[in-house]
Amino acid sequence: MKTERENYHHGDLRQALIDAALELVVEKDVSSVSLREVARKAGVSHAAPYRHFEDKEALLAAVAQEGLEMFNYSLQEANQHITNPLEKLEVGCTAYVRYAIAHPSYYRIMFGAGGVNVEKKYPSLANSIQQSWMQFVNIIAQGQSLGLIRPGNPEQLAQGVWALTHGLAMLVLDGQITLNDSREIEFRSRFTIRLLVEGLMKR
Amino acid sequence: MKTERENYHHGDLRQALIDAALELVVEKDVSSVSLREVARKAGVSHAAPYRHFEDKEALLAAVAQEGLEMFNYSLQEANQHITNPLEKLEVGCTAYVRYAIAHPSYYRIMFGAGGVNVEKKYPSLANSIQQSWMQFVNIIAQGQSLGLIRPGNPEQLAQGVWALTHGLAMLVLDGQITLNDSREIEFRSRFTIRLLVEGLMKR
DNA sequence: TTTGGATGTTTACACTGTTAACATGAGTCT
DNA sequence: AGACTCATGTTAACAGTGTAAACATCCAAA
Repeated sequence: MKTERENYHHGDLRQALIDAALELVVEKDVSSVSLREVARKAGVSHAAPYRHFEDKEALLAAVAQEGLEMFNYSLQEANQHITNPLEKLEVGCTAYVRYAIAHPSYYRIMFGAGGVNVEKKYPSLANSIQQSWMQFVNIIAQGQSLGLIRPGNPEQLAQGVWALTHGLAMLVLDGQITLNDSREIEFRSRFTIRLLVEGLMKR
Repeated sequence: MKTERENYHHGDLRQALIDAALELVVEKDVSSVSLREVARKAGVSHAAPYRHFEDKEALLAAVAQEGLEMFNYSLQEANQHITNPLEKLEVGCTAYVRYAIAHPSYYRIMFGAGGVNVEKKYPSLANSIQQSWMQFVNIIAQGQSLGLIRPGNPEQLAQGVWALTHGLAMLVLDGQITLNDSREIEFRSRFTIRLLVEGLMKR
């Protein structure tokens, strides 16, 4: 997050473009924001972005990167004071859904819907995703070592948690599931996640 | 699915356009298929589609509609011979994931990623989605009346099932979770879904 | 101070979605 | 039959897009 204007022509155009893209993506939505509009908003000609990003996709990937860092931070912060892994899981997942709903555009860019092809082209992005995903794996492993969670490959168990959380977030974002106020978001997320947590528990 | 050429100029252009869009969407992917290309493939001028569809989005919505009918059918067919609701749920969800992986483009268009705004603009689409969603609700209600599934609002419970299944499908489609052969698809889907089913069970 | 290379601009191209003006021909009315 | 209408198709045009090449500028090192 460097904001000092260190270079000559513009200052830090790269970051300015990311910021502009951020604002546009938030106020409109991912699919309808154009590279030229971003350039316009940054007060620069429409071809200037190509000095800093290979692609439109590359710019969006950078946006996703920033979103993911914020995302990872807020997940970590949400459950760091909780000791019980099961509770940690519930709180973490709820925070996950809350974030997705609070920042739908970010979330969409971060997880595929923005047309950013993570797999091969943006390994650092894949890395950040893996980082948030590993939080769940770790909590599960911890729960297992405490005898609270059933034995088994923690990654496979965590995939269930991730799938549920991601699915819930997406369905809400796409309007398939309606959660009105923040109280309902909290309650219903928690309720849904607890269903899976009970399936994860050791009998 | 009418294929008779009943009208004059082209025959049944509307359906021909849907078919052309289908093929293109399958061989490339949703976001990179243009209306003009669809028209080209149907052997017609690039403005012709506007006599049958208000929008590019409307054409995609029609494609989604056909995909959903196929989808609903294959879900229904997968578990109709099973009596135990818990088993029905597992088999249905597995079929769900299997379909999504077998027809990724269809699935993406059907559930938001194609940029089709279901909510207000395409109520018949929303209706078809609700139809597949209601299959889960019914199975849950049935399981409750047999004392196999915990009491509670069946729609809320079904949302959990849907979220898990949709999330799993999406993560696989986006390459975040890798399932190689069809055996692995079957096993891992089943495994993941069973976690939730066990959470749903009555103690 | 000269020069080179990073940064920004202009121009151009092929493509897109969409609309308006025009053409055509199937079915209907007299 | 012939004239007419209207749904269907085509052509032309417009604004907007992503991207590349040629040109301009101007900091920083030699």
